[in-house]
Amino acid sequence: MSDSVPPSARPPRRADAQRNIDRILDAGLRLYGSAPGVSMSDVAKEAGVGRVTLYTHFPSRADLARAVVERAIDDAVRSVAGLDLSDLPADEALLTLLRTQWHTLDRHRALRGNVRSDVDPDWLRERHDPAMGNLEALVERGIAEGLFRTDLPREWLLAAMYHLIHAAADELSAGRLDEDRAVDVLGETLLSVLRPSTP
Amino acid sequence: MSDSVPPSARPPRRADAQRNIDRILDAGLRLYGSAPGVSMSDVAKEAGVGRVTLYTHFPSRADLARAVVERAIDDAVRSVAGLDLSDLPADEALLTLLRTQWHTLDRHRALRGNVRSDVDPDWLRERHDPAMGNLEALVERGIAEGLFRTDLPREWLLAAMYHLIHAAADELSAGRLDEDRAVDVLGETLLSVLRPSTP
DNA sequence: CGTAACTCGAACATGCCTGTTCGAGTTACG
DNA sequence: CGTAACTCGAACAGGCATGTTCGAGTTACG
Repeated sequence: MSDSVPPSARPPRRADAQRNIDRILDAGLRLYGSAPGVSMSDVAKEAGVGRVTLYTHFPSRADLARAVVERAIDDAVRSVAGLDLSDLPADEALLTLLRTQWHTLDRHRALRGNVRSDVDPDWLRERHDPAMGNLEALVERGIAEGLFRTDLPREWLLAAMYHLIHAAADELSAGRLDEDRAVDVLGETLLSVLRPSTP
Repeated sequence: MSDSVPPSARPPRRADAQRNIDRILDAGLRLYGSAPGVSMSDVAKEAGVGRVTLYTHFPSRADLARAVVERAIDDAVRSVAGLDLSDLPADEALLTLLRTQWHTLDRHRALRGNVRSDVDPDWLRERHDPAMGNLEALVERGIAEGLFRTDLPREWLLAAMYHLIHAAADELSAGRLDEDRAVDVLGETLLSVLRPSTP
């Protein structure tokens, strides 16, 4: 059977073009994922590519932002694909997820904030980041298993977790916490928030 | 005794000028304290003042930013002056402080971030915000009283608290939490983080 | 190897932001 | 009431970001 191609089937891209696109998206993810106020020139420079080339592939700032978001989500899907957390109880699963994914979670959270002014909020909401979805599902499960508290709104628990993850990333990049310690400290803190107060 | 005036004693300001300065600082505090990327035009408009008038009183963006920070700190000093928390144990004192001051704490935290690119980091560090100092002192005291945990770095506990306060403010402004509920939820969460984990 | 795809510096138009100047009008205050 | 202080719109200059065009050079690929 033939691949069903979208209406306007374009000729395949040349290898060097594809390579540059990848570099641009990498650079965009790095910059958008860590600092606000990123300019097209910044991205081009970081990607080692001419500004004109950037505009060739991404006609506008908004196009680039959208592509970076989708790239981030693809990465997350690929990165989490290997994990199977369903065997572990929710609290242990959370720690496991955290150990490999907390940087990603933080980067995506920052990304979300930094592209806010460039993309349609509805579009952004539709693309629910699977990395974050995992975390949400885990909290849901933890509540169902009776391991996590029920006296606070679950939306709040989620929000608190995201902000604590961001806090850890901040402290790490400020040098007040080191890589190894950070995960443990963060994990311990998150569980303190999630666990029921008095049994 | 006569007031010791700084070297260049300038004639007193006229009442309308002072009124405009106040309006500008109010507006600046509101805007800088809640959103990044604030322009001089934004502040002027928010203050109900001409852009030229703004520049008359604050020759540069940096001058305005510094003035806003000092204004914020003055407000905090005045606002906390009434509170005497030394009678209460640290955890109750924290809840009391929170109840009246968490908005201020959040606004100042945001302010700090939003003026980062406009003022000298050293200058900013020197002006240690008393509102935040109070929180730090309280944590210190809670640890000394044995009410708060010692298994995590106190710098981390502080950072976590600030981010949780910000989380609550976010959720509030997003309409996912209402004013009354927010304080309780936040207080409960903060104490969950601070209290020693069950042995 | 030849052609189409691609890269990219230079230069331009546009727009927003920061500061500044001018000048005419308004307002506080002695 | 008169003068100095103050306000503020208009209009300017410089800077930086977004997009766009041109044209010459390089590179992939059949």
